[in-house]
Amino acid sequence: MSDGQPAERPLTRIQQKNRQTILEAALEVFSQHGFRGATLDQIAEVAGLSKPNLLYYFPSKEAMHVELLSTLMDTWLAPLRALDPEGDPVEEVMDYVRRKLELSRGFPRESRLFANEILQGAPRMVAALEGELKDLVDEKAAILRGWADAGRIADVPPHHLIFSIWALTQHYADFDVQVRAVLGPDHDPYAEAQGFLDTLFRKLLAP
Amino acid sequence: MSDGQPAERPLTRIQQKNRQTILEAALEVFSQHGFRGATLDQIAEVAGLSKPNLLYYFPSKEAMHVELLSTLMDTWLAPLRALDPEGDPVEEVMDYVRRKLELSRGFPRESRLFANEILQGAPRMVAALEGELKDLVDEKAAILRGWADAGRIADVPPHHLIFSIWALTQHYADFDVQVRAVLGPDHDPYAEAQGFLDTLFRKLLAP
DNA sequence: TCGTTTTCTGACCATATGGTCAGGATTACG
DNA sequence: CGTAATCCTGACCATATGGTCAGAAAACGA
Repeated sequence: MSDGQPAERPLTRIQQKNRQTILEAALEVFSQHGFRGATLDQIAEVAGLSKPNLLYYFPSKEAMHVELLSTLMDTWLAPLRALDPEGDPVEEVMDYVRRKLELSRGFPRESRLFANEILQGAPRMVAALEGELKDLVDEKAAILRGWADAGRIADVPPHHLIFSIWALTQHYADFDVQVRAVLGPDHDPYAEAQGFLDTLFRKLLAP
Repeated sequence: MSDGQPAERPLTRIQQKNRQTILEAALEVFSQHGFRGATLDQIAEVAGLSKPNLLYYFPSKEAMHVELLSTLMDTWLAPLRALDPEGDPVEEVMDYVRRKLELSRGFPRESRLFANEILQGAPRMVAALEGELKDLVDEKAAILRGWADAGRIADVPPHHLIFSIWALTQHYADFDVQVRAVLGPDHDPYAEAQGFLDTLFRKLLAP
């Protein structure tokens, strides 16, 4: 993601800090209200900076959103990238599930930001989805396919296996309110989810 | 959902038709842009009516949204309501999965409207979630628990089993863009999902 | 047909919102 | 220090948006 243009002068300490503060506030607000639902005033409020000051650091509201999404993409795909063709098939998948669930637990706002964007048809992301994402998934799906053909995991359609991992792990972050409303207090959704998903995927993958 | 107030005079033919047109347009727009992202002008445009005319039939933008959500709730819960304690355990659950997936396929906009609302913390729905929804889920979870205790299905936490059904079926509607982007053309996501989810849940539930 | 009720609209309003700008305050640094 | 660069702000602007209203146009009923 290095952009061209001449002489990118390095960020000053203040720039570094304020850009960070702003992105953090933007994440908070965007993930809660969506892009259109978020206002610069809200973000400024959360960041503790004035609105014109936000626009001193970012050319527009959209620029903040884009920056968040592109940074996010990497974090989000890292666990899948880590799927090792040399490792033990079932354990590799289980590791992926576990890491993905940890992301949901640790970064629910990021998960919701992403979900929001996809829900709205991903206007600012279709390209990335059809490019970077599809390539990575295809690559890993081929590995899964290989394992299935070798009888090392059950013969399930690899793309949908991956979708199921996304769906099940992200559900706990994206639908948090619903999950908690239904479970009531005195529950740790993520702890319970970990055990459940472990069972689910081991049963599914058992050859 | 009968509200009190005196003398509710029956809707005229025109009212019937126009309210329907408006709700249909509102669904289209809300499900695509979320509540705040949707504008009355857009809805009016889609409905083919003037903005003031929308407000002749509904007191406010919010009223349209509320009406959609409360109507939706019933449709959405119907399949779970149909889970029959007297039926064959595995087949009952599989029927639920199938019906839920059909809802996603047939009513993706409704699914996204709902998802949008939950994502934003369900400001207009927490009550329903903690009441109606929780009660229904608790009731059905008890049935599942009974089946598990009787060894008729595997011993999995019933609430999370239900969550997994929601997550997996709704994923195909809510994340449609992503699913299609990753699969590429020449795929019928729902057809493939049906087979995959069938396998997944049969394996999970096998005692 | 004619009066009454229902339906619909153009014009309008108040507020919210993304964004600009001229200039003041701070900081970096020779 | 002094000054140049960086940082920050109050005031302001144009547009978008939810909503109102007086009255015109249809539809209805006798």
